[in-house]
Amino acid sequence: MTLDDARLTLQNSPWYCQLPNNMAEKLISNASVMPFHQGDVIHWQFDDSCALYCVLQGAIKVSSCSWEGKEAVLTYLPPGAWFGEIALFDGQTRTHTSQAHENSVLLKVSKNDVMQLIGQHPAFYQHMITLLCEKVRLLMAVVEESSLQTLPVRLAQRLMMLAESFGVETEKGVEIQLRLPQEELGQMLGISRQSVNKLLKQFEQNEWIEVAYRRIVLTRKMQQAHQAGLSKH
Amino acid sequence: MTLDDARLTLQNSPWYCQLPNNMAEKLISNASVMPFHQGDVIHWQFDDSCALYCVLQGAIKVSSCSWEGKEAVLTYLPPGAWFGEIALFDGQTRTHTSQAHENSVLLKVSKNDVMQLIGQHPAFYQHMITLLCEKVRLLMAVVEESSLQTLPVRLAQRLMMLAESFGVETEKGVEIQLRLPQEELGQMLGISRQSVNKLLKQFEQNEWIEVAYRRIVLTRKMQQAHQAGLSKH
DNA sequence: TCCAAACTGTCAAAAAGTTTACAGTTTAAG
DNA sequence: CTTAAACTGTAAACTTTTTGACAGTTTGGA
Repeated sequence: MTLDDARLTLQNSPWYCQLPNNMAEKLISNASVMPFHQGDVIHWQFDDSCALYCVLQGAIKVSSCSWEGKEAVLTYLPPGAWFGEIALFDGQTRTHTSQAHENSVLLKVSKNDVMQLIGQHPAFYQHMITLLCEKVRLLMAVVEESSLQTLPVRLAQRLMMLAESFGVETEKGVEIQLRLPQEELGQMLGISRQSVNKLLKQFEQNEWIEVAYRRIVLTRKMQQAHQAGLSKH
Repeated sequence: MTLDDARLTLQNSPWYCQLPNNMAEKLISNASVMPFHQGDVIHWQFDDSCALYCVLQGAIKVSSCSWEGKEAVLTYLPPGAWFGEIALFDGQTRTHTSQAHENSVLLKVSKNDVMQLIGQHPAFYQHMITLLCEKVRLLMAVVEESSLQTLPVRLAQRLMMLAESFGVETEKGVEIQLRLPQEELGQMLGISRQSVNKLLKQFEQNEWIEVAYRRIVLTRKMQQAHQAGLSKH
């Protein structure tokens, strides 16, 4: 994949598209396109930071580990998502490990390039703030959900979120095109695989979803239920 | 309380103290000092935003409600803490309700003043980003904890956090000087009051804490245990 | 100084979630 | 085409947490 291919892909990144042309071009002019194989680690939690990234292809798993070795998955980033800006700006180490969840391609912008762009166009700060605000709101939603909602609701909301990122329309509904074993769904919610399995079975009986090996399709019924509020099941 | 009193209090705000003198002065030159009574709401979740605040005295409770009326407390802000910057920058509505948890005094900086300051000193962006990054890291820590740690650990960590903000040294240890009913501790962790009560009793038996009506003292033993890692209990 | 409101302590029953265990299914890779 | 690795399905025993219930304690005003 070349930088020109990247330019095309970036047309699907809402944040990138909102940048004024001169900044957008400047931001990526020195960037490098980096392919990763499934399972490759882009950086570990607590690594020193050196770059801002954008997902061009594939999916990036963002996770962290407890001291005892238990893993928590924060999210999966789809093409068009930018990440790495926090450590870049506060000078501290990376908050999470990020890993290629399938064969993926990233765009890497060095800290230097970002700082130069800011030097020339202080207005670029405003755009970085937009990016940060999005993250804050997302995290707040997760925190709120996890203390206010029941498990079935939380799982349903997560599936909807994943569908936003990785969903593709099919005859049956929206298919989440992402390797999504029940174990990892559990790691997103902090619950056991068996609990996920039981809940998915319930959803399936309600005809909210159709489950296939490693993949899930959200039916139209699910989307309607989501609109109407998911209090009962 | 006058603006000059505020200037004094602000010397305890780490973020404010890091501002260059000219920006610091400019930021608050047009600000207003606003007293609130216990229980007064500063703004509701989903309100339109219009200002950045700093706590000068008292404590501000930051919370949100589920559709069913269940309340979740995100945090209590101590003197020196700034808040309200997210809605200010992304133009969306408030993420949480904030309420005076006791009689409190706030410093209110209008959106206009912030924007003017930025216009004159684009470098001020950098400082706002610092503030945002702190919030992101804090939220990430909460999310991670809630899916990786057991309840006793999560409660202990929260108590340590509250001690950072509201702790005062006494002969027995650090007293959290904040109205802190078990119900509200539960609302911070998304668990029931009874569970909090049981855990606090256990901590008390371990001599990690001493519980009084609405108040908690963390013993030195607790602080040592915290240093050593809280895996066992 | 007394009362109502707010808060704590405790318990038993019920619900929810975890763990352990194992058999079956699907997939990718040689 | 075969096989190992990854994943799903399920169930019983167990632990944790919630719920509902009620008695007791502390506090802050009238």
